[in-house]
Amino acid sequence: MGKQFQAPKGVSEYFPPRSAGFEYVRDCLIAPAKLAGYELLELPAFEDTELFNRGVGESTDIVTKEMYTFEDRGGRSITLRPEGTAGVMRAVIEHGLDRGQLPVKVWYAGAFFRAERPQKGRYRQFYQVGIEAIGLDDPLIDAEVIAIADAGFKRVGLKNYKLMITSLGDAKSRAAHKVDLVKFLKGQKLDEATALRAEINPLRIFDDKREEVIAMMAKAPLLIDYLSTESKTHFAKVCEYLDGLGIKYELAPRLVRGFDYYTGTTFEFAHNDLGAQSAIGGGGRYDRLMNELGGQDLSGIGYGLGIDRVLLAAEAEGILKSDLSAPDLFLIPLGTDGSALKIANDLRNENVKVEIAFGDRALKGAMKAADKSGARYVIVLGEAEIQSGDVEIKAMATGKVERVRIADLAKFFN
RNA sequence: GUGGAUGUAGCUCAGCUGGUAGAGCAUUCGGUUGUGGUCCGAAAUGUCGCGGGUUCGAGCCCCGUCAUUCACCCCA
Repeated sequence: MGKQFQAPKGVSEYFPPRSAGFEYVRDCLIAPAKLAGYELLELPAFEDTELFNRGVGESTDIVTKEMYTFEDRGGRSITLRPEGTAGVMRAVIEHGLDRGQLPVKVWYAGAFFRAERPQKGRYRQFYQVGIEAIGLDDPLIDAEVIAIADAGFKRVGLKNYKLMITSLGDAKSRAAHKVDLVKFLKGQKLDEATALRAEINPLRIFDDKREEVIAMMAKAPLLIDYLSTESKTHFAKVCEYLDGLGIKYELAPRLVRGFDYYTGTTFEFAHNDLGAQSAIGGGGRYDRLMNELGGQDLSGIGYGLGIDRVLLAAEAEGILKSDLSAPDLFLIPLGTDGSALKIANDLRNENVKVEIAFGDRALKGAMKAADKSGARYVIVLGEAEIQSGDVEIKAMATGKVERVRIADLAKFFN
């Protein structure tokens, strides 16, 4: 016996039966984006390290200590993507997607990587669904993006979550606020680590969970009070549209997000049953990002939703159906002439989900397997049936039996 | 990166003050001939995370290590 291999530390992996829930959640989150005309962007899982340094921001924790960075065989510095937006921008710029009609509307889904200490809902490889709408700063798009995220959660069936929203304003707004915030923080007693954080990004202190810090920050100047007239009207419009959609939100002037590129509308969805890692999705507008990455000066807005966490949330709410992978029909062949496979194959071509009992197991065992699979119907296929072309189809839930011609089975299911 | 908790059958766990391991669920077979979900019977499954130490003897004690997990930090 050789070494017992183990998955690398902190990765999330999904195998049956839970993988069915993962797939379901992922598809639910993607569906509303497709319905709104967003198109697939399938991107590499790794990029030039510099893209994230510039895109995500040198001051963020993600860049300073959480990236999987390595040198490839050609001596290039490569990083496993820690988030989706920077890569999307790179692709949009590189392929000139922004040369046509605006906005560019794309969605993506896949694995992302962050070298953090794992805990509940936080993994080193995790999965996100995201969308980006680039090239318009109409508040209507902000509201649409938020509505699409919300529709995904609702489609999954989630109830116990909330939306927090604020505006970080434009450059003018932030500059004015920063002066006062730094002044305020200078007047406070901060421990070394906090002082250091304040220097890198003073907004971060709003995110501290310690009670004494929260109490201290209660008197701190809020960015929302420093918004320029344009920013203020823009944000008011976003809220008005959300009201019109009946989407409930909480104004969260202290909301802070981990990327440097956010400007204007910023939001986060949090679920109540998740423990410390409660954010199930978040996003916002970014005015400077595209330009900073060498593209034209366009604004964009997007979000990332955590599939792993939404799955956890759905499980916590107990809303996942247990028969997500159940077949329509379970075929139990008694002989070995292969006709079961032929029948199954024909039915599958008609979109009927069919499983076969394999192996030389007793009928009782095969029936048990059929039961376990959650199949709605079962057919026992013996010589008599194959000869006559007539089968008994049994509804597992009620035990009722019907006679059907094998040739008519597809019709039975469609 | 920092702190706490935990590592015993596929899963959930029990194992009394140290005497070389059990339960439930799951799995397979059976309870007479081709029909599941309940019930009954039987079988299979473990280098008790790994390495070292103490001891006549360690799943239980000590040290180390790895892993898992929760929280901080940060975020999806």
